[in-house]
Amino acid sequence: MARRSEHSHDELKALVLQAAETIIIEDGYAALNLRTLALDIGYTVGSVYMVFANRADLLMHINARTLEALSLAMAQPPKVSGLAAIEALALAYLSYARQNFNRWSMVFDPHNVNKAPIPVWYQAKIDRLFAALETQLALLAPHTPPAELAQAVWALGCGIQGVCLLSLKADSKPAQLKHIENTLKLLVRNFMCGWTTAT
Amino acid sequence: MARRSEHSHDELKALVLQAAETIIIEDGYAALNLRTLALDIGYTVGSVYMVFANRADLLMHINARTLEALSLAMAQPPKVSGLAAIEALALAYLSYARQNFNRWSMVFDPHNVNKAPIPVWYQAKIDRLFAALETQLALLAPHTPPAELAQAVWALGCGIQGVCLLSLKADSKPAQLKHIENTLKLLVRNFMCGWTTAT
DNA sequence: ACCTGAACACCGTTCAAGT
DNA sequence: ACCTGAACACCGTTCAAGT
Repeated sequence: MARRSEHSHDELKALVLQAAETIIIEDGYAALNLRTLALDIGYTVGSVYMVFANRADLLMHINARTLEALSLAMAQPPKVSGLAAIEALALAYLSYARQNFNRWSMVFDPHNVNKAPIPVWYQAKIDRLFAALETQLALLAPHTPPAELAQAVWALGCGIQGVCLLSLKADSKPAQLKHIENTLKLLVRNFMCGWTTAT
Repeated sequence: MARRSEHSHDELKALVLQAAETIIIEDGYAALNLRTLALDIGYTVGSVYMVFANRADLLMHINARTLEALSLAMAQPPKVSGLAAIEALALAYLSYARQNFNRWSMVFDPHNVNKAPIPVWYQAKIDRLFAALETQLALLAPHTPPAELAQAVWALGCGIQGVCLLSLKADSKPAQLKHIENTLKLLVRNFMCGWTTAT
């Protein structure tokens, strides 16, 4: 057997990643089957293990790309400033989450816990997720100590994540979108009102 | 084969539920194996299907009990009032989540989507989850229209859920607990400050 | 060195066959 | 009617054997 090497190690890795992403986007990661995945790109199961340690490793790399895309979606230069800029970031987060629910929701899936320790390069991407939020909060309260700022960003960021997840899980129909957006804005506005008052 | 009926239908159901819960609490729902589960209670796999439609159905019933326990954990009569009472509810939520992470985190697991429509009795338990929060918010702003109140409760409740999930997933070591509690209080305090100002 | 194909261990679900 | 045990279809992972 053993077909001629038509792809380099990195090319094969990219092929697997791309094919896996497509399956996950369409049917969720529970539908990701390594046999079918390999067939999709013209290889067999064993080859997947040449480029990824196992299924969990592959999923983590998918998550890394999602975190990247999510950060990028919030990194667009804001057309507004102050509170409006932060609301815009939250809405951008929701927008990405809604349009990419399957790949987005698996990032913080509690079930999806790799037994292996989280690599630093992956942790860095998580840490950067709310970077745009941090920039905007810092603009509103320039003299906040870094630790305090980071805590506020984390609290607000997690809050946004919570509203998006539970709301989209409950009902992701387009008709409900306006209501979810309003809920999200309510969270942001109230939080920011309190925070700017305190600092 | 066919052993004598030692348990009624409802008794068997309770046995399965109890055994499943124990496994999930200890090792998470990914570790829930129907064969092992059945052996634990002295039956075989087939018998599980006499009392539950399938694995997803069983998990939903576990979730129902978790939602019940979670509601109860927040239903304790508050020793304080106003903002402090709402902070106490958030901390009670965190406390339950931390001490029952495996069974708690699977309730809103996005992966855990049953293809079957959610039964009304189950949806009712979700709707009741933030009931204690609603009571306290209503006390603070008695003249808020019901729809507006419900939206604020949902926004804050989801926010609390988000902070708990992401923080506990990141680091659930006891040393971090104080910091998570502070983050949670920050979210609640800021939100409430904004909300009581607006209403 | 790269890749296959088969094997292994495991799992959810079904159901004919027992009592 | 209740329950078993085996079968079915499926899956992640490994690895000897091919080129």
